[in-house]
Amino acid sequence: MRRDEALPKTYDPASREPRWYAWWRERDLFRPEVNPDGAPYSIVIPPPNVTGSLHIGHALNAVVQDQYVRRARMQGRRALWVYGIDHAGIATQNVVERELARRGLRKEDLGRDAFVEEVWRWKETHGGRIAEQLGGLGASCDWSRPRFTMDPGLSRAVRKVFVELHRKGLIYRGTYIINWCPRCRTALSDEEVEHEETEGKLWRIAYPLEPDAADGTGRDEGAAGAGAQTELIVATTRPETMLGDTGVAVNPSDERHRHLIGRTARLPLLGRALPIVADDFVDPEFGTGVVKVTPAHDPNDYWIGKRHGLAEVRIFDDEARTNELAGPYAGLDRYEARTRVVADLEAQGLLRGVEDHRLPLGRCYRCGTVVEPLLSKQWFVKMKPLAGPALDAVRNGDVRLHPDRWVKVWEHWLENIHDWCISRQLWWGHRIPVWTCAACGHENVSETDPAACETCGSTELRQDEDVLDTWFSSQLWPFSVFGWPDDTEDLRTYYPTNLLVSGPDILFFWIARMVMIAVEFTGRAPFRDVILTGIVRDAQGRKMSKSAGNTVDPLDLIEAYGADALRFTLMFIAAPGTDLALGPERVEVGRNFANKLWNAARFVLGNLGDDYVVGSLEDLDEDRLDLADRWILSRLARTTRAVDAALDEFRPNDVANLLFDFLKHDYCDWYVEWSKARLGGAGAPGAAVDAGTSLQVRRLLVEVLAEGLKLLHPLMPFLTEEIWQRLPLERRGVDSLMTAVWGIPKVPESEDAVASWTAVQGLVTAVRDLRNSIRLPPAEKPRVIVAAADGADRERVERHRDEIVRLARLGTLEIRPEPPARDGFATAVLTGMEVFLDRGSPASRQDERRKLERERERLDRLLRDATRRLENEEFRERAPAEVVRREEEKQSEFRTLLEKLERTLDTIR
RNA sequence: GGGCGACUAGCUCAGCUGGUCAGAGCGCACGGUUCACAUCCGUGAGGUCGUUGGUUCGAAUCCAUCGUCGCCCACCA
Repeated sequence: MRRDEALPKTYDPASREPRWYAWWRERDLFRPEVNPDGAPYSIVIPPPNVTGSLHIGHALNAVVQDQYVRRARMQGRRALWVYGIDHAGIATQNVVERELARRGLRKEDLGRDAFVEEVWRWKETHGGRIAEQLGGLGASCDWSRPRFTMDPGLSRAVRKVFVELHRKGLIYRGTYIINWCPRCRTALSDEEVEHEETEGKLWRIAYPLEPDAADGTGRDEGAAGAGAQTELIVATTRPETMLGDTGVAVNPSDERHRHLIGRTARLPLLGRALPIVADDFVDPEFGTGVVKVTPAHDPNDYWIGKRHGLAEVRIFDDEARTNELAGPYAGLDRYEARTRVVADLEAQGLLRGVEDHRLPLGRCYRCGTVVEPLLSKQWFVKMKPLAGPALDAVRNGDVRLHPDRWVKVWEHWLENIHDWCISRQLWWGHRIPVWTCAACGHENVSETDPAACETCGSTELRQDEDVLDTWFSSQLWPFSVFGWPDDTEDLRTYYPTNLLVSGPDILFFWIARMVMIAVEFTGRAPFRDVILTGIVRDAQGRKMSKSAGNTVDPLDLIEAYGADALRFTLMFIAAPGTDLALGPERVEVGRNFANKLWNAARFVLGNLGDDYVVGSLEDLDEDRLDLADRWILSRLARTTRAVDAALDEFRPNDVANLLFDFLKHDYCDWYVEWSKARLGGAGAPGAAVDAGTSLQVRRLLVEVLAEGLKLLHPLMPFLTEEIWQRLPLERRGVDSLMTAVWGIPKVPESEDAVASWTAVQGLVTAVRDLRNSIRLPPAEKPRVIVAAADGADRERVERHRDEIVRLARLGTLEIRPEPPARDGFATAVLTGMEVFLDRGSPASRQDERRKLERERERLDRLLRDATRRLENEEFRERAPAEVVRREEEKQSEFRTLLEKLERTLDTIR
């Protein structure tokens, strides 16, 4: 039964991957029910935006999650990866609005209900896209439990949480200064504002002082003398906001201005009277030490105003244009207003200087528009009471962040948390469940739409026009997806979840809030471990952005290289929590690795022979194991443990490196090459082996590969399934590699074999090096002499003579206790032996001498280091015995090598 | 203004809790029609592990300082 027929030389993921995905789905292997009796294991996907297309960041997260879910499934656990999407309030509304604009429509033309319907239609047509793309990547989400943050079930959860928080006094409504996006025309939370240092200006403006009316009787103008102060100079970065000034503040300890406290200044241009107040907030060192106070448009000024009872004059409308309160400046864009105000001040001689000044500017995280702080009536969540338990959850280890340096960031944010503005002036989202009674003004807060006012019974109720911040519903995700607030089977089984994988960019938006709200409502942390991935950057390490045009589309990469290649590459170049630089060409590593394995499989399958008998690593004939066999089995066992440890310790990226090393460097580069001589059969190279050994070698080739594929499956699911299905294995009723048993059979391990093998490897490499350094044509098979004083060393080489001859492409190999009479040899000095390659003719020895001299210098340095250390009394006393012993070994080894090298050099001279 | 992270071979980076690594991938150089693979094979080139101090018998690995870069947070107008 030959299985290699029609196997192409190059692996073609494009044709293979979709086929396997469909095959898995047909068998329903993504559902936790494939292991009905296993311990539950669950992950909820960070829900992508409904408008979103799979980007490289999603891909990275998905690969990590898939690795964990797939391993859990192979471990026999009831593994569930919940998939779903987020309604993404502002983002989605913006997208649909843009769509409408293309048809010449505004959302107001449709009206609220029709617009919301329009968005739902968008969701129906586009919302499934990302699921398909995740499928293409190989994600093993359970597609039978899709959730959407606006599902009826999730909506119920949202309302319940809102009502409960309100009842507990943790949700309140009030007029405060908030962040306003004039383009999206909605309030934003602090987290939704991105601060950016920007070049600006600092203007100095003269505000005239009113005559001192308070004690005007005692001192008239004349008495005050010519030096009487008649104006105050304020400094500001936003001159246009002076139209909303209602006071001026100075620091009470500032000698220069103390005497002015309690007096009145006159607002230029508008003429409003401004009380001069004392406030510690004012920094005497900054600007002129005098601050104009605009309570309605600056957070600092707002609090100053509150402390001193200043009026609040809001001069901007919802689009940040000046309103009628701006007097003659009404109806202007805020920047036009600035230009006009500055021009007029200058004309009146009140402008007393302009200087460059850097200042942080807040921008809307959705559209980039400069945010306008303004006074507005909004809903808020009181965060302090919720933050404490979330802090505790991390401190006591209920939630563990990986890497743990995020703990500090977490603590800093939660310790300094501000109340959360949750109302948005949008149409798309969860409408706030508050109904105001037209008759009595009572606010009915209810989980269900009320028919009548709960206090006066009137039926004239109007629901709040606003919707909730998207993140208000997202924060419920880890339990709402399981049916909460109902006590469902899924909730009991899969909550709390095991793992959350996310980018650190939404640590505050989402992760912290999930923990806070979950503890509050379920009494438990929503997940045990959190892996914070890095951000994927371009090959030069720059942030990817559409405007910069340096994005890489995972879909393109999958098409060009295959999903497995992309998955492998992402993990291969990722470090935990560190940004990774990805250019398309880097994915070649993954593709090449996949192709390598494919070809290794072709080789193994092509050499099975008709007499191959399926077996397992559990019934090996130990007497027939040779050095390489013992070595590769030891490496397999070690790699298996290391892979498990990497995942258990939340270093998923290490898996890629471990398996690359094992499968490529160990298995393909050495073990397969080595085995070629031991396959037996007609025309086989190297020594003839008996039938039993031949069979066992083939079995090892098959089984070690199969075990490696198993370990690799969570990372490269398609290729591993493809090959695994073709290999002749004892399947024991297992249909797919997806549900194969994780972990390898017990195999013999030997430290000794690993050490010996390394020596043989060294010998082969040394000979190859010699061949290269004397430019020996590859076809030529030279005579090589290995001289080893120690019988054991000689014996080891002797035992593997044939394989060494083959791998190093030698003609003859002589093994002796003493070096030959040196003439016409290229020489290398190894631990325990010297290698002499007969170069045929005594050609130029210059290169070789230089090489050996350099080697001598190196050895000399190492020997001196070792000696110095050993001669140090304290080292001998304080270093562990193990370390001292090793040092002694090294010393004598270096010494021997040096002696040999000297001898060799003598002969060349 | 605070906090965090980075600075290791030409490039992108690994190196966890100090004494087996000074490493990987790519690139480069040289050589290859070795019958699994040119999406390949072999070999190699040597980087004072950013600066300056310190702790230690011993530091790329700990501490401090300085420098450069990046990120996050931030109510000095």
